[in-house]
Amino acid sequence: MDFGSDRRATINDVARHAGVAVKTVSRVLNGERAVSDTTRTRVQASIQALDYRPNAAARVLRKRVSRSIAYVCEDIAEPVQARLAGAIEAVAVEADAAMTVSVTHHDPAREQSVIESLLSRQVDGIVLWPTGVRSRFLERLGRIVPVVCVDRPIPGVETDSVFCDNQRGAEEGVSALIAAGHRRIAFVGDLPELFTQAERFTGYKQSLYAAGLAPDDRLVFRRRQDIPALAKQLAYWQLLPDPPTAIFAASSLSATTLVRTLPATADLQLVGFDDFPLADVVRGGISVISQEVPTMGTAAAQAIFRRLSGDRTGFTHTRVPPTFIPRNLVVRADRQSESFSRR
Amino acid sequence: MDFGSDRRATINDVARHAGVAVKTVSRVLNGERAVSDTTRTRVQASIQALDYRPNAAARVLRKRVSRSIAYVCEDIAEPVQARLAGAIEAVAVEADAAMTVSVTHHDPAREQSVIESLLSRQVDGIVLWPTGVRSRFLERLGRIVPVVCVDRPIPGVETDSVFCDNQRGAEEGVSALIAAGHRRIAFVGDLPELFTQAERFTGYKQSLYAAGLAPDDRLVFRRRQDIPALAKQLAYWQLLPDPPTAIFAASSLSATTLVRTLPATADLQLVGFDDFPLADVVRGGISVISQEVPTMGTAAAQAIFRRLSGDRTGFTHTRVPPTFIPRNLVVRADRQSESFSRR
DNA sequence: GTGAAAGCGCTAACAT
DNA sequence: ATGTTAGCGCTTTCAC
Repeated sequence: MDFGSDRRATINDVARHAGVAVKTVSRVLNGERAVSDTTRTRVQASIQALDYRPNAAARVLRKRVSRSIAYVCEDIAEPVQARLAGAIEAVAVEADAAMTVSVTHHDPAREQSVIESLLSRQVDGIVLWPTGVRSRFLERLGRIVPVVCVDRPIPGVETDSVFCDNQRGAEEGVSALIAAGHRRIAFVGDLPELFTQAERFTGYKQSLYAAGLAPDDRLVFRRRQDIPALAKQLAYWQLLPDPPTAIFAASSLSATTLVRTLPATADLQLVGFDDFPLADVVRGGISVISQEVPTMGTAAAQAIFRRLSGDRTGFTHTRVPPTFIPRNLVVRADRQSESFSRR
Repeated sequence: MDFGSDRRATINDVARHAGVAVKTVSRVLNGERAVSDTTRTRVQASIQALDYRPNAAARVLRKRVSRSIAYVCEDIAEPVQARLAGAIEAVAVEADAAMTVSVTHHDPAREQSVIESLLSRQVDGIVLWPTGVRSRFLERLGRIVPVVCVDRPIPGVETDSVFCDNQRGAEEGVSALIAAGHRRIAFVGDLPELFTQAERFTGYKQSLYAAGLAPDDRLVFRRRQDIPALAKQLAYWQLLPDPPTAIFAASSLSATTLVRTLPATADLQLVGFDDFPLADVVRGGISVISQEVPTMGTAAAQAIFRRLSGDRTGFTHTRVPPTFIPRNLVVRADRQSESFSRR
């Protein structure tokens, strides 16, 4: 075991081997046209013979671009963030660039430190899934390197962005429940201060409003949740004179926790935001609003490369509409005893 | 928008600003001790004042190490591979290194091309989830840079490795079924030529053998699978004079496809290899053998850094035992009509 | 179409 | 404890 102990060939070695100047080798490497076919062939043969690989560090030092983009997210093990990584990587390799992945674990301090490290490494751009905490550092970041925010913005800081159209998605899901005859629809979500949660809640209320249904604060649960907390909430709902017949779960965590909490026989229709594995199976199939993750990742990475190719126009804000996947959503005649307006 | 147009400060600027030589700044940057406290403080102040960030490219060019490791996998969106990425990244940041992620999509040609690109970028080591196809290139790779294989080896090539103990895991799962009174246990797996599948099948047979149960080829299904194919196989099994009462699914894909295929009422006990979301819920809870992904990722990344810190001893081969998670595994008295040996 | 020389920003080697 | 010089491997500039 003796990694690279035999000094790797440099451009000088290739030039000597081919009997040309280094600049000529450089021209071949970079596909510049001002090289005769014979020279080019000879140089390429020498490259082969010496197993030469250009030293990216030297090239970066000289050209000041690294052909590498960074993806900074909260948790690469989380399915949506992992799939986004796949889409970004695909665009990167296509552009002959590398993708580094850094993880913040929702920690603003770590967010700053990993980004500092990336800047030191001369990354050409950053796809950022922000922690959602503003800072002087993040305010200036966009001046140093192209930044595209995904999932949510940096509060108070404008960057290029690619978000899911959360409100529209939620509207679609809740409207489907209304169309299926539900009039009492509960909302289960995460902390209200989260950007995506706020948008989805707005969509929920908007759909109720459009259908002429009165919102009811008692049907809204927006807290960090676990099975005991949800069990308690469900028990409370059952005691209401007019209990909910359906629940809109504003995150896949909410939806899966509900699945684990609800008795198998509970007569409650579920719609969830974000698809999740086996959503097609549990409780006879749960309808979901599914984010178009590949589309979002591709758009985010392309936004970076657009900036790199010199585009200095204003910020672009892309909203990717999610897809509603109906599953086991049957119209329930018994729930339509009262007439009400429907979209 | 004008990324970094104002030339970024260099070590020269800092030296001038602090009134010292560049080498002194370099010493402060690298934490060398041979600097007086007063100079150090002054240099650090200048670094702050100029918002100086060392240029990693120049450093890499000079020091010949990049403090970056590569994770090359088949599909970063796949849960196990994504979680492994998280564990590797954690070790990397701890070592002040970056992690790049490259994806092969099971394509040996792409595997080679992404690795070539990484070598050009001077990565210090590679954690490789191989496509499983041998090549001259991969044979030589270990001579150029430290390589740790995860999940499976490069056929015919020895490297450091961190694998799941597939056989032992399968034995544990099948033994649990036997202990619960099952005598007719079917095997559902992916293509037999896959390394992990072969090991898990060995474990399955070994458990049957140890319990004195006769293996039955009719109960073995090892093919690329979908719902129609599995439905056909299940129908066939039901027609046997002695149909299986349990199934060992050798991958989470097999297990989830079975869940989608089996009628809800089917009286078949399932044990799966690899945990999967909602395995605790579907069919009353499915027992699984769960890989210790964080342990594996940490071990793999550490193996790289061990090599980087100069360890040139022989290859290490780490087998991480998976954990059996019993769920809803009841001993079925009616299945114990015949006596048989049990471990 | 090709080449020589300078220099990107840093650190190793060798002063002092 | 601090400084000077050379050079890592490449591309840029400018010659020819």
